[in-house]
Amino acid sequence: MPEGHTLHRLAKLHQQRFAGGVVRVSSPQGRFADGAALVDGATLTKAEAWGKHLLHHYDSGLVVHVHLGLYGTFTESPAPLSDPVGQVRMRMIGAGKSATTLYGTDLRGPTACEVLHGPEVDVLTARLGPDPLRRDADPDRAAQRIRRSNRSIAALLMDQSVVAGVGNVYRAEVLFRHGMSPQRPGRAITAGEWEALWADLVALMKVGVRRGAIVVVRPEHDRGAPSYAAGKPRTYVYRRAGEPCRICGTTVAHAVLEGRNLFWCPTCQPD
DNA sequence: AACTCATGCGAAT
DNA sequence: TTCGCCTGAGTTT
Repeated sequence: MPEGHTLHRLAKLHQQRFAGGVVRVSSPQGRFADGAALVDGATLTKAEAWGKHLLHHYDSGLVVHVHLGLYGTFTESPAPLSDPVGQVRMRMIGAGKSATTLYGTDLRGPTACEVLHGPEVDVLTARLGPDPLRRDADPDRAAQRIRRSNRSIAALLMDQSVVAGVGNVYRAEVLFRHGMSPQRPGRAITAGEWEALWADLVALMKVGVRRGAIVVVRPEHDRGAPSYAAGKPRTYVYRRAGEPCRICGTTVAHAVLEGRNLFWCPTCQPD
């Protein structure tokens, strides 16, 4: 679901499906009708992700900006598409460069779906920290912010202007994997610790893009967890409050920090 | 079938 | 600080 890996996966998919060809864009729901009209019939030149933001670049210079928020979602199917089901904010249909197979995708429930001009895109990307999934990311930019801050590392990792693309699951899981207390102040984190956290985020989120799911638990830690329902994602601590830590058996702790659920193992991640 | 909660963020108050 | 988004997975009835 929508942390950075989801958006990068969607960007790749849309690049494959639609880039290099004319795209028909509409808004069956109507809330994006004006924006859709601006780009309908233009050629999609590039689809890319910046953190949790998805950008569709058109040859006209206009850019469609999508943010899925908590429950926005894309579905896709080969054309011809059936009539829209539910509240479809944006529907795209195109065949890309090869112009062979016509595909369509429907967007529902996004927080943002809007047309931006070049300068507005610059404003957007300028307020985002380095994204572990982008080649142009500079982790030192994040290090500067973190090592000068009194805020907790848990809060800093969720701040998109510090690191772009990390959400609540990757935050909880990467801190666990490094035995780091979520309460640790940014300024108490050493250069080496940040380097290791960043490297792990890059590796984990790349796996996330490839697999289309957040996969963070090492196989040797994934035995004997009878309390788990079949479909529940495997995590060390995320959404496991009250259950035993996979490493030490201590009850996983939970708190609400800045309005978001926070999970950690008090033993493996001591203050 | 109905209900609850959520991996996020911007707008409204 | 609270609300809206109005989907989807998991849980309860």
